[in-house]
Amino acid sequence: MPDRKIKKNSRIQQRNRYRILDAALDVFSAHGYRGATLDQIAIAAGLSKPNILYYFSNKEQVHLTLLNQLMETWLDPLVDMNEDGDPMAEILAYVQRKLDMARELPRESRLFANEILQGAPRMKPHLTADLKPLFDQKCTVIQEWCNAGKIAPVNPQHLIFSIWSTTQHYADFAAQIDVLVRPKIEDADTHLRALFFNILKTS
Amino acid sequence: MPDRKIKKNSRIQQRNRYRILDAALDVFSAHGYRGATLDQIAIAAGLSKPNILYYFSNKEQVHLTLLNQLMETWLDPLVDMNEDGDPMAEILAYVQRKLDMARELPRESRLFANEILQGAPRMKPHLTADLKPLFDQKCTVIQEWCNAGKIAPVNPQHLIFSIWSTTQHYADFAAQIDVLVRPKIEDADTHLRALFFNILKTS
DNA sequence: ATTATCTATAGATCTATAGATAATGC
DNA sequence: ATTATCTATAGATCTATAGATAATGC
Repeated sequence: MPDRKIKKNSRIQQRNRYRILDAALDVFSAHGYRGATLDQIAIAAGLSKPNILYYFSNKEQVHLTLLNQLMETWLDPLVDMNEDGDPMAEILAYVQRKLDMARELPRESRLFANEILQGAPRMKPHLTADLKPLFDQKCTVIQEWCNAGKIAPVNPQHLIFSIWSTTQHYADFAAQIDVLVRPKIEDADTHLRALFFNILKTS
Repeated sequence: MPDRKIKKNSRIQQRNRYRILDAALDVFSAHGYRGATLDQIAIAAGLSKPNILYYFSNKEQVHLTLLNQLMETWLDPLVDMNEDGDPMAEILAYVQRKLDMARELPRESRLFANEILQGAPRMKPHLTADLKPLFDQKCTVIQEWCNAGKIAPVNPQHLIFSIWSTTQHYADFAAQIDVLVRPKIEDADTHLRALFFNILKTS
């Protein structure tokens, strides 16, 4: 079953595929895969339900397309952590990029969280093929920074998990934060910078 | 619609209600509310589907019962943070309790995460009524500890969010961690202790 | 007598397809 | 000619109920 049934890449094609994916991101990130319906996606996209299935062979393909697109974006900030840069600056900049991403792409963060939370049934292959090698490589870099005494001794794996969890929390648990903090919360940047600076600084 | 249709509290009643809730915790935490079906719950509980609805008036009541039970358990570790104790010790003990809980009750953590991630449609009243006052109270305590110079200056709200996110991450994102870290990961305790010790220590 | 369980099924919801019709681009 | 869209609906899945039957506790 091909991803799309159509050869031509007309402007309408492109615009409607984009619309559908944007609507689907809204719906899947808010309700999870099974909680989302084609009806909701169709209404959000301003198209009829069968028209969605003209562009994507089935519901799962819409979801998979979103996950595939997301994977690259999701890894970028970690890819950019440069082993030749200043270790402290590199890690803190990575924290900042992740936090910015949670702010700018909260739907993507929740789509990802929904998928992982439910056992990553569709994403596990991607995690193994793409995330795992990158994770291992960057863990090695951090370990070398530790060994060279450029940052304080730290478990690289747990450090990365702490960065992921603290930053993504602001997107994934927004419903809870909204209840607890009114009218608005600021300065997560300052807090997280200090949190990770203090565990990494030498002396 | 009453929570149950039966007056008597027979042993069978108690045992079957317990079984159903345990099975439902498995299913809801793994697939979310809409992703879970009464069929799956019935099979996991070893009962027929209509028999589930003999004990609970509908699917939502099963879910609500789980969330209500969870709320208290979930708040306990924070309740136990004592304003008259040693501030550093109190906060680090709280981190440890949350981490232990993520280890011992991963299904509960994922049930909660699923609910919040999808906008807390059923839990928002609880968050406002129960979590919010407790959160505010403990934030005040932490702020006073800061003001008295007993711990380093820190934003209490962000500190608590960091504790929640880092500890629950090990339960909620277990599917991802399993891919990245083999055969097993240890010492989250040491890492998180250091992470929060370093930002809180004075001088 | 009351409580507990089962089979059968109604009714709602959801995915996906069939097939007709309208719009677009050579 | 090909691409895009719609209405109608088949078929699957899921929640919930009806109504009969079995088990339990005075």
